[in-house]
Amino acid sequence: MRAISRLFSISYSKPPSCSYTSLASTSSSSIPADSSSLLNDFANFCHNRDLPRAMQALEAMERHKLWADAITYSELIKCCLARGAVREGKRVHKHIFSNEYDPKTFLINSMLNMYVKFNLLEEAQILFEEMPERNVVSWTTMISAYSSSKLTEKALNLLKLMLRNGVMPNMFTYSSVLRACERLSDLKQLHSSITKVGLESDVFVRSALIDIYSKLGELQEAFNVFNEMLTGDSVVWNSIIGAFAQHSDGDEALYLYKSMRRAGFPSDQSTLTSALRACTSLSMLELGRQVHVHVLKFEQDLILNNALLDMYSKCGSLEDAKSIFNRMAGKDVISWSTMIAGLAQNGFSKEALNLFESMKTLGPKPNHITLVGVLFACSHAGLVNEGLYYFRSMKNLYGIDPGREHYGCILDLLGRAGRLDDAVKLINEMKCEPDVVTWRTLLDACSVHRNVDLAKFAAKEILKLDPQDTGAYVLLSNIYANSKRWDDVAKVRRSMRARGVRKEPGCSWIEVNKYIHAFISRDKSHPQIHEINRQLNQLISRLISAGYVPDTNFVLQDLEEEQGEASLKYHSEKLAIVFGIMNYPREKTIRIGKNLRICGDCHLFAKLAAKLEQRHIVIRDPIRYHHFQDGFCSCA
DNA sequence: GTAGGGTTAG
Repeated sequence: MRAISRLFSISYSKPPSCSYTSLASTSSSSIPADSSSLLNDFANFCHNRDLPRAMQALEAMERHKLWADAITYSELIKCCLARGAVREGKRVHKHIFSNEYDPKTFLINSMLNMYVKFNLLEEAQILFEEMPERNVVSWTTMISAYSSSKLTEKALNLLKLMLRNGVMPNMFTYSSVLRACERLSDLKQLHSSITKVGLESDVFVRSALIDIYSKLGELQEAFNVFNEMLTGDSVVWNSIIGAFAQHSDGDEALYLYKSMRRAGFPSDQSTLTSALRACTSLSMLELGRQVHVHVLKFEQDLILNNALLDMYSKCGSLEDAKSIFNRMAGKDVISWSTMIAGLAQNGFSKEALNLFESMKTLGPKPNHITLVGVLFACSHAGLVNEGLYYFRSMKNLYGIDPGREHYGCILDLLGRAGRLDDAVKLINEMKCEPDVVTWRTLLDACSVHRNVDLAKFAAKEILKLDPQDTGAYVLLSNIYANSKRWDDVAKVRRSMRARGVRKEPGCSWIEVNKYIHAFISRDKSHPQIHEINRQLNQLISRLISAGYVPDTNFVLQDLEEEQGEASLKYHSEKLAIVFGIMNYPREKTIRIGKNLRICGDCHLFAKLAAKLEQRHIVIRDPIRYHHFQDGFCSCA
């Protein structure tokens, strides 16, 4: 290296002793020493990725009218790319396009690729249009650039143009353009072209197909592509596992995760992230802990750690979540937001707000999702003034415009405080259109504060937007039942039948010995159902002697009081609680997941059962967590 | 010289 640099500094400061033409016309043995060593040095600098010296040599070469070979130039371009050296890259472009050099297509493709990677799409586009000759790589590079910039139409049009120019797309082209699909019709068309030319067996194309079908909500079609797999690799597995995990089919995702391991494919960061997400959606803490063991290999992976953090907080194990959070070296806005939301959802509102305060000084800039967690903490703890303060200062302090989610939290906050008029006023002031969730929040508040007229209004708004919304019918019917307006209850039920809406059955589940045991109200399919019912009856009798009065306001149907109690008695969460008591030692927390919001009677039942049985019970409904202990619940 | 999979909200 030292010899080269000495040569370099001595010879190139002198005027040229030969020209490019003389070089070209003489045999290599007769090239004057300083010219050939200049080219040699240049090649060495490029191969050793010594950018500053390579650029110096490049200047000297231009003065001497010397040109290197295409391979060396492409090395130099790679070097610019690796260092993010945009200015140098453009300089190389100018050098190569000088009048006395005729760059080959593959070298221009390298330049094209460099501009794309630097996200200089305009430069790339100009270069692409000026190229004397475009091959499959040139077209694919541009299509890929448009795809990753979400310029869907441009990507698809360029593919059409490519075909019209008689250039055959290859697997690179298809796997690039697939990402740009936003319409199912485009995807179907591409898929059939891919099959026609026999490229569906390429693993890149296959994973791209799975991914895009899943993103467009066609999970079954994604699964079909996976199932036709004769050729597969771990990314194809990860694509399908991720698809199920993201569509909240944790069961299928975990089944595939196990099959993947059985098939001998090692799991990596992506696999484990999806596996954790699946555990999260199923509230499978114990399995999540087992996945955690495999995560240790990838301790530095931020996304994986974020997923772990989320798993522990959503599975109700805040101690584990906190310890992960504290141990994480690089925390991004997602880590902070996840931890804040986790604390808030589990009822630790003050801690969530404290963490937000430290984020302001120690962490990254909060985003709109962080603020959802903060406002949720306020609404959860009934901190009306704090909530309104954060809500009003969002724009000024963080430049975030409040969205539906933020309005939703504030609606919930006002609703819980019984300020229904203010809640309605807020809906009228919203900058965005209220959606089903907005109106349901109001409906919930009406249900708590027994405002039948406003409830009717909110339910109507929901059904205008979604005539099939089961929740609205059920809530409205419950509110009527609360006021013993049985005629109205019957009217709601008739209307449900007329529109073919069925109440989604309540389902609760609990993990025992690595298996999920799911219960549906009145379902008799569990092998131990008789024993569970027997123990449930015993527990209810003990609770009644301790003062429990079943709250029949939560019975959907117009039933005689006694029948009503019977229907309440077999609510799925009660079955799951009893099953947990039967199978868990006293010191172990009983954790239950559930698809619908917990009803008031089951909430009371869980509080009293936790006290009487001296158990810690955690129930996670679709929105928040209820930690029952000593006759109290964290949800206040 | 061109291509693929993962994390936060109601």
